Amino acid sequence: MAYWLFKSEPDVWGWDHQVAKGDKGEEWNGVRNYQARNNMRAMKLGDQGFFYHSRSGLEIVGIVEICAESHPDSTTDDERWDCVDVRAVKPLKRAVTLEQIKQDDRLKDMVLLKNSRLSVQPVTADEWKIICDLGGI
DNA sequence: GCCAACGTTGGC
DNA sequence: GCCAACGTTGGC
Repeated sequence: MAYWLFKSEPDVWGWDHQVAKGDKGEEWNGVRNYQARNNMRAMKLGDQGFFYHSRSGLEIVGIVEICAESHPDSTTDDERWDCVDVRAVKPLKRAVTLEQIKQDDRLKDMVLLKNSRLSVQPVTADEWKIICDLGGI
């Protein structure tokens, strides 16, 4: 079981949108970056991910689960771009802010800090546990 | 809204 | 295959 982090601008696709899709989930489409795509191709059913609000919010707000493995992105005919489906699992009791993450020495190697522009990122098991703790889960 | 950092494109 | 120019992302 692997862990991931999905970034989205809440104005475009936020946690509330994700929750509204229920257990069927929704395609995480529109990714046009090879690294992010490769991460999605590596995802397995049941892998979990954090849902992060970028640009405004700047915090991890919830947990999602992969409910369909990599398949072509329905928003383009370009065969290069694949995506997975994700569904909301539960919100964090307390959102974990970027500020908190930056101040926690145990999280200093997170991809979120090292490569802030990558929109779909791997998260280590240790990082996952620490953030769940901070989030009151 | 600004702009630094990064990824992609395309001319050579 | 290099690298300048350009476009996009995302923190501030």
